[in-house]
Amino acid sequence: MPELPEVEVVRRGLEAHVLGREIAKVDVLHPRSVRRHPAGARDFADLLVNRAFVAARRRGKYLWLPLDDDQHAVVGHLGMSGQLLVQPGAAADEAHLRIRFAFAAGDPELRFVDQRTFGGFAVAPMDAAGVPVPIAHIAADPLDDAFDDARFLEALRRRRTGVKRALLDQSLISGVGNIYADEALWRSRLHYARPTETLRRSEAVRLLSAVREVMAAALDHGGTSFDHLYVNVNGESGYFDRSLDVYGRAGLSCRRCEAPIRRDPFMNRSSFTCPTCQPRPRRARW
DNA sequence: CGGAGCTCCTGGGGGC
DNA sequence: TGCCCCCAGGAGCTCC
Repeated sequence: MPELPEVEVVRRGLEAHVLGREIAKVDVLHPRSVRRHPAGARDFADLLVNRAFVAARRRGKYLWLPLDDDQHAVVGHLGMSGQLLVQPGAAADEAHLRIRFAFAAGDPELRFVDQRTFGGFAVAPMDAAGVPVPIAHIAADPLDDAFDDARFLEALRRRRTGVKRALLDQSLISGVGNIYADEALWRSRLHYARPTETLRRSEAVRLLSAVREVMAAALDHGGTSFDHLYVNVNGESGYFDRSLDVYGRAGLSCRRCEAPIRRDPFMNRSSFTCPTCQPRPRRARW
C-alpha cells in the first residue's frame, strides 16, 4: 500500500530510468488499468507511441509523466497494490502485469504491475501550470513547496467533521492515507474523532508537523512498506514497519505509555489509537 | 455544496 | 482439503 513517501521513491526511479526515451510500443493487458482513459486502451497506446516522457512529477500519491508535445502527460495512481517496475524485456511477465511500455532503444522497459487493479493510468491534457486536468482539484501535499500552511490550518478548523476524515480528504491535503493519518494523530496525541472545529490552533499546527515528520522519516528510509506487495521502481522491496508506532499494533503496548493500543472500525477500515495518549473526545465526530 | 456512505477489486487467511 | 467469508484500502461517485 504505497503512501506518499513510497510514491516519491517511485517518482525518483522513473526520473532516473525512463526520461527522454522514445516509446516504441505500449501493451495494455487489462482494460481496468486504463479505465480513467475514456477513449480506451487503443487510444491510450496510440497517443504514446513515438513520444517520450520529459519529466516525472508527483502531487500527493498521483504521478505524472509529461510528454514531449508539452501538452499531455501520462497520469496515474498506484492504488493499493500498484508497482512500476523497470525490467529487461526478456524478464518473464509478472502474474499481474497490466501495462507494458517498451522503448525504441530497447532495455529496460517499464511495467505497471497491479494485483488489485485499484490503480490505473490515462493520457490527459495539462493545465497552464503543467498539472494534468483530471487531478487539478487535488490539494498540494505537505512536502510540496506550494503547500500553504496557514491556508490549510484555517481550512481544517473551518471543517465540520472528524479530524481523521479531514486528513484523508485529498481536496484539503493530499498524500495522507490511513497508515500515516493514524501515525500522525498518535504523534500529536489527537483522537481520530476529534471535531475539527474544536481544534486549537496549536493542536492543528502540531498535527501538521507530525504529518511531515512521519513522511520525512519514511522518505529517509527509502519509502516505507508494510506490505510485501509494495516494490519500488527497481523491484526492490522496502521494509520499515519497525518505525510504526500505532498502525497495526492492536493489543501491543503504546511506545509512550505502555497502554494497549486499540483498534476501532472506521469508515469500513480501521483506526489504531492509544486510549491513554489519545482519549476519545466527549463530543466525538467521525 | 459540504459531508457521509458506497463501491470498485483480488488474494491471503481464518473458521469450519 | 476445500469452501466461504472477511479484510485491506484511495478516491470517485451519489445522495441528502
